[in-house]
Amino acid sequence: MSTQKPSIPKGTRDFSPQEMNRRNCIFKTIRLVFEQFGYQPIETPAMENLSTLLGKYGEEGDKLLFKVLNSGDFLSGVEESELTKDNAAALSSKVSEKGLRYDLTVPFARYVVQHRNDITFPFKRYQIQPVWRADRPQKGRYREFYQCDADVIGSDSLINEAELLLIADKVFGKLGLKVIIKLNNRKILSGIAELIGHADKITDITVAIDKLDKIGLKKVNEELAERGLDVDAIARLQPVINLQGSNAEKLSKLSDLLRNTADGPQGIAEITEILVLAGIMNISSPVELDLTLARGLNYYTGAIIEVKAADVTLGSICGGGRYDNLTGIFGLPDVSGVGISFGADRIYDVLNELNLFPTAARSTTRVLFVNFGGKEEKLSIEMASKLRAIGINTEVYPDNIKLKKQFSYADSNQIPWVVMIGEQERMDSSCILKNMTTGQQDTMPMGEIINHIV
RNA sequence: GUGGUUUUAGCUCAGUUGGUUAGAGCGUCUGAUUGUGGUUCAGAAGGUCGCGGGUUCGAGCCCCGUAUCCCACCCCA
Repeated sequence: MSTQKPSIPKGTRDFSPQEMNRRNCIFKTIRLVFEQFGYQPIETPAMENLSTLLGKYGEEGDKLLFKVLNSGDFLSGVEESELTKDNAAALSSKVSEKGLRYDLTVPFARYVVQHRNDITFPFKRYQIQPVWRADRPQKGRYREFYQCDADVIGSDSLINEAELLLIADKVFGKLGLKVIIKLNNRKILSGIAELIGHADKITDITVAIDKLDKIGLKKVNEELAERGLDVDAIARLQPVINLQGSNAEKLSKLSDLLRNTADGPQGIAEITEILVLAGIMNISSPVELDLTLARGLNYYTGAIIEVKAADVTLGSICGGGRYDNLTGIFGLPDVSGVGISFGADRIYDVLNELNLFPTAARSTTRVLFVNFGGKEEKLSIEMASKLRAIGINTEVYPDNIKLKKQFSYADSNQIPWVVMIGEQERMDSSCILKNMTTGQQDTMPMGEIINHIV
């Protein structure tokens, strides 16, 4: 029998107990904050029908979908003449009708429409599940990763936007991570595109402007030209790209520039209102108006939100925005939603890089009972149950083997207390409690243990 | 999808112009200590050098292919 080298697919990862403890700490923090604001949990299947997913993320997104091959004879109904290289795209729709979810927002929209009669609007839901993208992995980019989404659907109020900013602020506050919250609005971007006479090129414009930090003004302008903008339009874009100052200053200048555009003034009014509400909510992270922010342009229609770690460059760790009519494509028009998504894996990477993980990175066991076998083992099991009953995580070593091995186990799992009940101790109803940090050990009545380890 | 890069013990990595039997640290295991871990000391186990082919008297090292890791682009959490 030939042995096989064990491996996992590209871009996926195993998580060790230590990593899981840390990851759970992130999930727990996010879940707690979501619940604090009244969001309710749902889950959706890892697989959706491809028809649900295709066409929702643009052409690029479709390519990044993991498709699931039909079970059984997946080639039935496929003509031999269709099995050609350049027919791959058309062929894939015939041999695959399911795909792994690409994000949590589209499945949520599908969920809302499908269960509309059971939902009370506005519906505030949260969802913490993995998503899959057939992307090429690199720093901070995985093919399987967790998103933690909170969305409100069925409410136009800007309070929701502000509340989501507060949620982000609270989550990162609890994690001890300094962040910058960036805010933009699709309507302002539309206004800008209209202003320079290229309303049709809003995507090209924003994609190019988005790189300002990275490649600089000169290259951005070159890219704009490559994307088909004339010299005049690029010239008229400069005042917008170069916009400086505080949020209020930027908004004031923008409001002047975009005065005569269709969407601009509305976008400015929305951002202004969100900032006012955010102010009332005492958000402690800086909230910056950033016109270069162009996330998820495919479906955002109002606010666009992004959160970046202040001390590390690692893409965005949280993003979101307002999407009008996302459910329209599934047959429920005129329902507006706004949501935010935390990238748990990137948050992990950032916390790890900054050494911000708290002490929780160890076994949660507080007490280990040494196993001496026989009557002593039985007694240890009983005592362990009593400790667990009062909320102390307790293990009994499963095998009666040499003490060296059992103490090593406690040591490498960083279990702080070890209890020994051997023959001697059993005889006089005592036990030995050892503090693994100091090395000190004392003989005491069994009932005394609790007083020492709490 | 495009470009670059990595791969040698469980882990992190050395390995000279191509030359006998491929090394270190950490970890693991055994013993010093048959009822005591973390420190110390003595010892041991552990390798198809990613995989497949080629050049050569001879390949961990050179050539070709392939997988994989990581990095950048595109795009994104």
